[in-house]
Amino acid sequence: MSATIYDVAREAGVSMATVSRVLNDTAVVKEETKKRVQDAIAKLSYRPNAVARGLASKKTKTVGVIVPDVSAAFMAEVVRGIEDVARMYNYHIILCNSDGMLQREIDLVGTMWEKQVDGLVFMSPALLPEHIQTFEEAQLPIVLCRTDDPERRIPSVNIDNACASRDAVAFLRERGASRIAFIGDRTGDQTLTGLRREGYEEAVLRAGLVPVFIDTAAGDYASGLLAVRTQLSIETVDALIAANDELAIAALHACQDAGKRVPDDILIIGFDNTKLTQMARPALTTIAQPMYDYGAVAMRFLTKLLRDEPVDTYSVVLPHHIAEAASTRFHLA
Amino acid sequence: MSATIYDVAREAGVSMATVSRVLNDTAVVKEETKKRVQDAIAKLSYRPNAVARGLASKKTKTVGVIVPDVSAAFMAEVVRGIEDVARMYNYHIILCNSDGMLQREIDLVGTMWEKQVDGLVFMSPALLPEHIQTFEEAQLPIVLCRTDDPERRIPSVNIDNACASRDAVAFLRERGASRIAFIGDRTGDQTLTGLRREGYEEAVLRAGLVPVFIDTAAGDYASGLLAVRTQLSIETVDALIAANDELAIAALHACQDAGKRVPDDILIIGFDNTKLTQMARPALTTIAQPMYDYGAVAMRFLTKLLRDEPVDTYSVVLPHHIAEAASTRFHLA
DNA sequence: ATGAAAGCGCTAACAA
DNA sequence: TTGTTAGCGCTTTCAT
Repeated sequence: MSATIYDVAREAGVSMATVSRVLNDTAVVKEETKKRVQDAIAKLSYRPNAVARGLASKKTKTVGVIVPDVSAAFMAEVVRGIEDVARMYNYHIILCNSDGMLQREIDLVGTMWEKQVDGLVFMSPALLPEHIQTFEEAQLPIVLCRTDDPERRIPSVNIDNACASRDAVAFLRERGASRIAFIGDRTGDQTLTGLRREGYEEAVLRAGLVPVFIDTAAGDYASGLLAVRTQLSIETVDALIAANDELAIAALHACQDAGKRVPDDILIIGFDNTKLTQMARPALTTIAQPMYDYGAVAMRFLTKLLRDEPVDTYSVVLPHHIAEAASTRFHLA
Repeated sequence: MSATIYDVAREAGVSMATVSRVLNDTAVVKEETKKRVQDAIAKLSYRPNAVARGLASKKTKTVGVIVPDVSAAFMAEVVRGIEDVARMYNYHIILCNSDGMLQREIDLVGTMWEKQVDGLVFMSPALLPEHIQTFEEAQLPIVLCRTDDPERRIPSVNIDNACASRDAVAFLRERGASRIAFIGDRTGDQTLTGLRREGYEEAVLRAGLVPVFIDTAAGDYASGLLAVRTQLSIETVDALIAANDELAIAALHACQDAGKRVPDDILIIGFDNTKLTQMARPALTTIAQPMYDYGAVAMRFLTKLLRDEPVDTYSVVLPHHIAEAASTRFHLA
């Protein structure tokens, strides 16, 4: 059995309250007594029990993080951002994967409540009324991350996806493209891909061009490869915007396999700026999102909520930009 | 304020002990009373407070997971495996990044103890005496994951890295390679890359060939690209084994940039089998490691320790195999 | 089959 | 500046 605050008190010849005071620096303690207490702590190699502390103080210094799937490159980076900021503010994170399944998400919010987390960072491809209701019942400070709440009821951190797509269309038109297609899934990533698709469609129509949609079964490489191969007459298109980088690489390879040269015959632009883009040949132009910052900003936001610091807005919009690489650049050296 | 076990007891007209019994199924309760209790629970939408439970039972149903960096593709996949199995056994995970820094790792084990985690899954590029000492002091069930303990003092889950490298050398020789180089870093991933390098060197020497080492500053793409460009006279080599997939892709691109064709002029083989390998052109042959299983097996192992189930061995060795793709295959269709 | 009561290790009034 | 004393919400003997 290891030492308790009581043992330390006895060893130092003071009351447990005093020990608690030097531990938490919650009241002034005479230098000399403080020294005695610290010596006792060292001697017994005492460490406070966070569970007992949590029960007594009703604060666990732990936040829940619910993501669809950490093993996705994007998510992993976001989680890293969350954890870094959490540590900075002395929090730990309990990480849960929901696979984007509503019931699991709901259950998780419940078990996170049971664990008495101080708050929650929540990521999901689409926000439903059920989510909102669950959040309200949970009575927990929650920050949405890369999860759009159209009605802005829950604090959130996002980029402007539709705008990003419009920028991509403009970018491609500047480079001479006039038949621009969009490749993305209509199932899994609903809202997110939806916003990107909307921006694309709007920009294309406004330019007097014809939208071309390539629908994939999911957002991964294999789905992308299949969709481009089966749905696209490559001759009819001179540029491609993908809903994420993995799909962009799939499109790139499908085009190359069909004998098309990128960027000479067709321009390709991805979404997210994961590491993958640099590892493609040609390297992929992509709409860069601040992945790490997504997490970092969301967690920072949450700490503000937890400390009742003032927040200027309930929906943070992060900047995006187009990171240009070879896949949209003619005349390489 | 939400309901406590006491409220439920009053509502059901029983004692809190009885409520606890139906909650935990820890003793027989008459069907009728059980029903009353369950109704009361539903009516008050009562949820047990896990912190109080943890304090009373000394079990938190939480395990700590310490990894160098979740944002690395490999780690993220492992973490996913850990979390899946943890959930299966009703555990949650507290995730921490150490960046492989010893002091941080030591501190983390300490704070995980404070959080009263029931156990720990630990990953680190190299295991030092300080680690062992920390683990012993912590008095926690610990399972090492992809972390070699040469003296087998701590339960661990690994593959046979040296053997895998030997297999790779044999594989390349079968395909006619006779000047095989190894590319990896000598700094960060010490032990792990070290084992892989040893296996390579041993196999090459035994075959009467000359080892060629390309040392990188780190294990990432940029370091790999630089190292191959500056250190390798590509003419002198007809095959390359990389310490990980990212380095393999870097090598691939460096070779291509130098006008060499893969696999025609030079064979390349990676290590780990991350998603990257499929997204390279040509697709990369790689030494496949069961990334997800790494985590899953380690966590399963830990649950056995936590439930005092018998374990047949303290060091699990997972199988590896060579996943062949275009980068070592001549005469593509 | 059920209840009473004593902790688990700490924080936080309230006194002194 | 320090000590005393209640809890926090639960599990777990020990009785009944």
